[in-house]
Amino acid sequence: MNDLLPSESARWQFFEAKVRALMARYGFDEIRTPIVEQTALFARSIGEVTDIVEKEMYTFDDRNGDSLTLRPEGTASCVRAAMEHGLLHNQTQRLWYQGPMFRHERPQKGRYRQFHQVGVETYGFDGPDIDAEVILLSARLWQELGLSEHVTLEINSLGSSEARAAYRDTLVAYFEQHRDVLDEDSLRRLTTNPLRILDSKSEAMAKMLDGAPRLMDHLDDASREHFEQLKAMLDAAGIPYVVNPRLVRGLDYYCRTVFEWTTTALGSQGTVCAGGRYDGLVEQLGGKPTPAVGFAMGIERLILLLETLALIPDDALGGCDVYLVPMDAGTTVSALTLAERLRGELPELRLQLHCGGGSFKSRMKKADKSGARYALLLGEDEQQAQEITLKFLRDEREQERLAQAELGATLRQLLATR
RNA sequence: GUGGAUGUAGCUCAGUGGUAGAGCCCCGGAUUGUGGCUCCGGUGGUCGUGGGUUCGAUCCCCAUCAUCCACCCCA
Repeated sequence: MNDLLPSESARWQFFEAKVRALMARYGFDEIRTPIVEQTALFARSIGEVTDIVEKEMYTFDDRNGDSLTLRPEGTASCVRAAMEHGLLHNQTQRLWYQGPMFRHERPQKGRYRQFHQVGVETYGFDGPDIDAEVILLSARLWQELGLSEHVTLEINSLGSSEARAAYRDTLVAYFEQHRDVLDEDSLRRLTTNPLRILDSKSEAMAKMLDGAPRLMDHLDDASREHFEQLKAMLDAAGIPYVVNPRLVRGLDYYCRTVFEWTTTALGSQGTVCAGGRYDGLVEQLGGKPTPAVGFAMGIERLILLLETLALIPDDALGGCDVYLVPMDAGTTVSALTLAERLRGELPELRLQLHCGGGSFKSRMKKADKSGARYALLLGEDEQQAQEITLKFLRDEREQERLAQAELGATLRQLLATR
C-alpha cells in the first residue's frame, strides 16, 4: 500500500480534473459506493474460480460474523447499488465512479495492493451505440491527456453469455483431448480460464492451439451483427483498433463486446483501461435482465504513463503565485492582515504567507523554493509608508515599491498577463 | 501464489567483525533589508525488524516485514 505525497497528489488532481470534466461532457453522473461489501457479492459476480476471488481478496469477518470484503473492482458494487435504489427500474443509466480497489497480489511497478480506478458503467442500452460511446469517451481522454499516440485499442466479441458458455465447454472438451500437450499453466487454466489458454506463447502447444475451435465461429448471430456494427461506428469515428480474437477478460461476467487499451511504455503492466459488456450480471445478482457495458482504468498506471512521457504540465503541479515575506517579527502582524485582505480581494490568487521566522536570507530562499513568481517584501520602511516591495523572482525586472492600496489591482493585472 | 534483487541520514548511495561516511536537502554565516551561483561552518542515523554466532554484529547465520523486477494475473 502506498502513501500519496504532496508532489504526487498534484499530478492526481490534474488527472482527476480532466476525468471529471470529461464525464460531464458525455452525460455521465458520479456514483459513490462503500469500499466494503458482502463477500458473496464479489464471489457471485466476478466468478468463484477467478484469481481475484480465489486468492486476491481482502476478506474478513465483521462483528456479526458476516463475511465482508474490500472491493477488488467497482462493477459489482455499482450493480448492487443501482439495483438496491431502483436506478435500473425501467430506465437507463450512465454512471461513473472513482476510488480505491484492493487486491492481494505481489506488488510491482504499475500493480499495487491498494490501487485506484476510474470506471464507467451504463445500464439499459442494448445496442452497439453505447459500446462505441464509452470507447469514444476513453479515446477522448487519451487525446486530452496527450496519450493517443501511446495507446492501442484492442477489441473482441465473446458472444452472448450462452454462446460464450457453450464455446467454453467445447473448448474445454478439445483441450481435455490434448491434455498431454498442455503445460502446467494451461492445466490450471483449464478450470480457471480456459479461453486464456489460447493466448499461450508456448511453442510446444502452438500446433494444438491452431487446431482449437475458434471463438469467432461460435458467435451467435446477434453478437456477430452487434460486433460488426460497433466496428463500423469506430471506423466512422476515426478510431483505430485491432481486432484481437485472443482478447479474453479475466472476469466471468463479460460477454459480447470486450476491449482493452494497452501501452508498451509500462513494462509488463501494459493494460491501462479495459472493459466490455456484462449483459447477464444484473439478472445474475437478482435483478431484471439488463444490458450493461462499462470499463475501468487504472489511475496509478495512467499517471505513471503521463510521468514517463512527461505529459503533465508544470503549472498543473501546484505551488503558489505570490510569497509574502514579513522581514522581521515587527512586521508579522501587518503581513498577516495584508495577506488576508489580498485573499479576500483576489479569490484566484494563490498566496503563501511566510511563517516560522528565520533570517531574512532564509525567508528569501523559501520564497524562491515556493515556486512563486512574485515575492512581496514587507519591512519597517514599507510598513511606515503603507507600501510594499514587489520583487520579480522569475523575470529580469527591477523590484518596485508601491502603495499597499494599489496592490490588489497590480496583482490582478500580473495574474491576468501570465 | 512462484523466482530473483535490495533495505545504512529527509533523498541518492558509499562503507567496515572494533564508537558510522559523501553528495544533495535543511539551518547559520561570508553579504545590518534581498532568493538563484560560489565559499565556510553546523543539525541530522534504533545501519528495516526479531533472534542467533561472537569478547564485540550495520557487516556473518536464521527468521520476518517492506520495496523493486520478472512470472502469473490484471487496472
